[in-house]
Amino acid sequence: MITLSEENYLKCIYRLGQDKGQKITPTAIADSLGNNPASVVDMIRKLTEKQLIIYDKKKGVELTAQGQKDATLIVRKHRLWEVFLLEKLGYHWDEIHDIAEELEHIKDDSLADRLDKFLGFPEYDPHGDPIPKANGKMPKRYSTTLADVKAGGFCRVAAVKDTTSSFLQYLQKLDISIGTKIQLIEKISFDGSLVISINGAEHKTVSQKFGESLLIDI
Amino acid sequence: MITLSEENYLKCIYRLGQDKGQKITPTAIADSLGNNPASVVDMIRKLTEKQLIIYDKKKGVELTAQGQKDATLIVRKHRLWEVFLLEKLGYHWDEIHDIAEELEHIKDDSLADRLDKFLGFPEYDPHGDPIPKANGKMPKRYSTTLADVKAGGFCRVAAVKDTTSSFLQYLQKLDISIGTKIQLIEKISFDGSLVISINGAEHKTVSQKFGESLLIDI
DNA sequence: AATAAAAATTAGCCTTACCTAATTTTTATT
DNA sequence: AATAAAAATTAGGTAAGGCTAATTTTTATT
Ligand SMILES: [Mn+2]
Ligand SMILES: [Mn+2]
Ligand SMILES: [Mn+2]
Ligand SMILES: [Mn+2]
Repeated sequence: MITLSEENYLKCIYRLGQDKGQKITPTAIADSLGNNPASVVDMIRKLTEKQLIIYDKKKGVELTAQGQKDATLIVRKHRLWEVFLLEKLGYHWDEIHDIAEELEHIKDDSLADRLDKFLGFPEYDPHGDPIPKANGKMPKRYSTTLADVKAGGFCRVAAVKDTTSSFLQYLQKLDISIGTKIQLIEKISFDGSLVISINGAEHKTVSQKFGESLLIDI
Repeated sequence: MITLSEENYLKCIYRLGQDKGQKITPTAIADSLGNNPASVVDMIRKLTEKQLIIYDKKKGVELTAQGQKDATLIVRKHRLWEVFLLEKLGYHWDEIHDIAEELEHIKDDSLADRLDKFLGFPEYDPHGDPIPKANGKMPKRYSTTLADVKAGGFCRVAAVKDTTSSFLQYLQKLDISIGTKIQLIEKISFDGSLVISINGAEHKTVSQKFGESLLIDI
């Protein structure tokens, strides 16, 4: 049996693994979970014993096939529950993540598949993140950010890279959601600020950090 | 903050309190949860400190007003989730209890009310147990059992007193569910066995234990 | 009232999952 | 290569929530 903490570590390692090429170190995991590196070292030992990860000083932490499978299922459940909370229970964008953080740990062999069917097999969660399929396959994940768009270019908001309440509430205030059309008017070379037009409305300026947190489809 | 274990103890004490007149002792709680009485004594200390229960050697364990409120909310969530699992995800009668046992602990202020609304404010869970209302009120709970019916009498199955898979699967085999009409043909005085007719079908014999596990409406 | 049985409590121990502080190892920088 | 800084690890500790075994208290039975 896999515990709730072990599941959270697996999910964290899985997420860190998305930034390809980056080695997953104990400190990276500690930072990501807000835990102490010493605690991470303890858990690395446990997950290694359970054969869910392999830890090599040179290569860092890597998920085994089983670890990958377990992590993917947790992510699948997390994202499906987010769709449920938003679409069926009427929660807002910025309220669902924390609840899904708990729901993702509910254990039942057929739960994810039943939920998936009930929701109509959604491909993306409300933040635009791809929902792993029952077979482990994953819909395309967007990687271009608003900051990558060249001046004058148009794009469509595909996903958010940051799911904090503060970012999501800011987006709401700016009237931006998944699917919104944005034109990048100008890049300020001084600090990377971006002048944009949201759905053709008047020009607004946002920070570089903002631009890098918004994933888009060109 | 109230922990998962504390919640399970509160719910257990709440349930034991339904059998009115019965004093709630550490051993009763231990038996009900499958824990050791020593562990129960530890938890009684913790819940007393948190002012969720009062323990008096003479009167046994009793919920405080706050304890009662907390326990009722857990029961409300448990039963609402059971309705969701059965009606929306298509689980069977005997599969939902264990999953709801986990779901009942998901913490969010508006979750129970949103789920209640989404499900159409159901009054009873799939086992016929009343779902506490948002205001704490409780629909009528059935207390007469099939074993209390007099020979020749008709009744309607209102709830199950036992939610074990073995009982629920047996009911399924007998084609009995909530709402089924039963006529009690005869009581065998030797061992309390009951001869019944289910929905007017041919006579069948069930045990006294069976009769005492089925709550009915006359 | 004396005794036996049952219930409750205490003492001491275990595991999980965290922590801080100290130490060792690795990586960068001069 | 020497040194400083950063990262990783070890050592030792805590709180929650269990356990068993021993002891004390309460309740029943003679
Ligand atoms: Mn989680
Ligand atoms: Mn999401
Ligand atoms: Mn529970
Ligand atoms: Mn039920």
